[in-house]
Amino acid sequence: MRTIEKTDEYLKAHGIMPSYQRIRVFDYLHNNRNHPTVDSIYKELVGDIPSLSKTTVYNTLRLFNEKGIILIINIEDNESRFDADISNHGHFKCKECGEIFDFDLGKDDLHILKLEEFSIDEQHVYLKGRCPKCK
Amino acid sequence: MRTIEKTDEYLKAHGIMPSYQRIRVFDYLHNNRNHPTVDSIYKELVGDIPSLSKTTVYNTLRLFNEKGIILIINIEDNESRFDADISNHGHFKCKECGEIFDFDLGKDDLHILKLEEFSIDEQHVYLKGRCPKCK
DNA sequence: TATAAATTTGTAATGATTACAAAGTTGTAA
DNA sequence: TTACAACTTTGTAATCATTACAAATTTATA
Ligand SMILES: [Mn+2]
Ligand SMILES: [Mn+2]
Ligand SMILES: [Zn+2]
Ligand SMILES: [Zn+2]
Repeated sequence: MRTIEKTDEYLKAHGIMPSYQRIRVFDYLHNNRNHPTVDSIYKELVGDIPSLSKTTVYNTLRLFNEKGIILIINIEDNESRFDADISNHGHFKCKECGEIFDFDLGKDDLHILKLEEFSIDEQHVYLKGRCPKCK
Repeated sequence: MRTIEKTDEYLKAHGIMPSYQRIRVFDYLHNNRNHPTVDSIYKELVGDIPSLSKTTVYNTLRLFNEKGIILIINIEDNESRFDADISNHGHFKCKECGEIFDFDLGKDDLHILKLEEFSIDEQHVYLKGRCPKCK
């Protein structure tokens, strides 16, 4: 479990003013690596922070993404998911149980010839199917 | 330009009753490889088919996807795009001009070790950045 | 032709996300 | 401390893509 003090420094180091709400949202993402939705983040935190607004969660997550400390996962077309693991990795979603699994990408995968002339900012690899338990 | 007769056969071969609307939607996708949205498909076709309903476009595209003759591209989180090219390829979206480019994936890319035990149905590779023109 | 099945259509509902402005908080300078 | 500006949070309303639904139309079958 990440401590408040550490998160405070981490946010500051990335140009983010560490308000209480922002710290709590980041800690939640840091401690829950199951790629939660806005709704699940909100529902979890509003128990502790009764005044919390869902708009704040949206604003905070957008800010975190702009500052580069979280990834937005759009493996599902009808809702975004969020990830404090900003390493270059892929996501697998099981169509049966809904769980989203991380997997490593080869070191310099996707060094596509045709894209020599393109400048690449983001890379997303999404797979869907059945996980070992559900298969 | 694909002829109506050919599309008619193609749809039948995939268990799809070739109604006039379905043929026109498929032909549009087959002839426009720029990954159009529901709205652009609808706006283009309703000029020719005044009775066309956007619901029909949605229904038709969902059916095509279920039958495996088109891909749904969710590179953008706020709208789906559609592709009659069902070969295994990746998509690059330019953040400047918005254009979506196709690119080849290595033959058996993404043969990830960790995923040996998983059964993979779909694979999506999305990149974002600047295209050569906009860079 | 008559009847059933499939398809299309228009409208209403859904639901995630965004816009917006008021309220609250924090930092700073006098 | 006080005053003011900047920043953050909050609640509500709007947006907008997509889906639900049932009536109307078309097509298939007997
Ligand atoms: Mn992840
Ligand atoms: Mn494509
Ligand atoms: Zn599963
Ligand atoms: Zn461009």
